[in-house]
Amino acid sequence: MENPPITSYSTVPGVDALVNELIGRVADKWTLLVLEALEENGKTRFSALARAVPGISQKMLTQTLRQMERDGFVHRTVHPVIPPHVDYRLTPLGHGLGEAFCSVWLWAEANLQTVADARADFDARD
Amino acid sequence: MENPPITSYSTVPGVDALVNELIGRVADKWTLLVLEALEENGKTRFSALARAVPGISQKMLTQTLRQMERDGFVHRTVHPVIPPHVDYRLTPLGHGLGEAFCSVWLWAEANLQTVADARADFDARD
DNA sequence: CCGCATCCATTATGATACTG
DNA sequence: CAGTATCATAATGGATGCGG
Repeated sequence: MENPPITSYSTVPGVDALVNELIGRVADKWTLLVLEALEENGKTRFSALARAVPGISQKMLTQTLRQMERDGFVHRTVHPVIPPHVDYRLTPLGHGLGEAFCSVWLWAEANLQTVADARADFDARD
Repeated sequence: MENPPITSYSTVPGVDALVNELIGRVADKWTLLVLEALEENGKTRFSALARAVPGISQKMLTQTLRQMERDGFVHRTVHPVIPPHVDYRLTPLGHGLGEAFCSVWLWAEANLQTVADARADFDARD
């Protein structure tokens, strides 16, 4: 090894696994796209979210929203009317997560072309 | 709606879908954990990565590394010796992605307990 | 031996239809 | 409208094999 491996930023043992679990939960395609949709649109209905996140299935949207609700990122409000009306909004915790991901979003926009070029290069090599 | 919906930070039409595709690629559990392992350890062997990313299968490690190589995040060096020796290191592009994700990592560490509490709350409610 | 490709069981996801 | 249930399909993990 060339560098002293930093296996943790924390001094508490066993935290690594927990952080990895949380990262694994949060670093999910649909979670991230739903988060962004809620960040952009504020309080949003289920059907509007389905439209705002292109390509997501109803099942994945439901499942993702449930996970995010359980993790405390999203607050779910049911209006007992007919037809049913349910809307979702970010909690402060969820908004904080969105802010943390903001730099990733900016990176993605800034490096779209670079990645495209790298792929073309790789595919051309073999 | 309560806020003016910002559907894009970019002025170029059709870029949204491309950004979403890239986000989808990058917002992957294994990609992120491998990225972090490489960020922490620098140049790392395949077998060392397998150890550094607990729970990953060899197949997923291979697949994730190939994707990251194709996207230009990782450089792969093969030393033609016996036994074989292959190591991986981040490219500047990959390092930039790691920096972008740094805030997510810090957020995860800072909010571990909050999320745990939210989950306990949710599970207790029903 | 190490890196990695391949086969197979298990799990996750998608498409569609249906209910309160 | 907001889900749930059901079934087909794709992704993943585990074990094994193999070339260098």
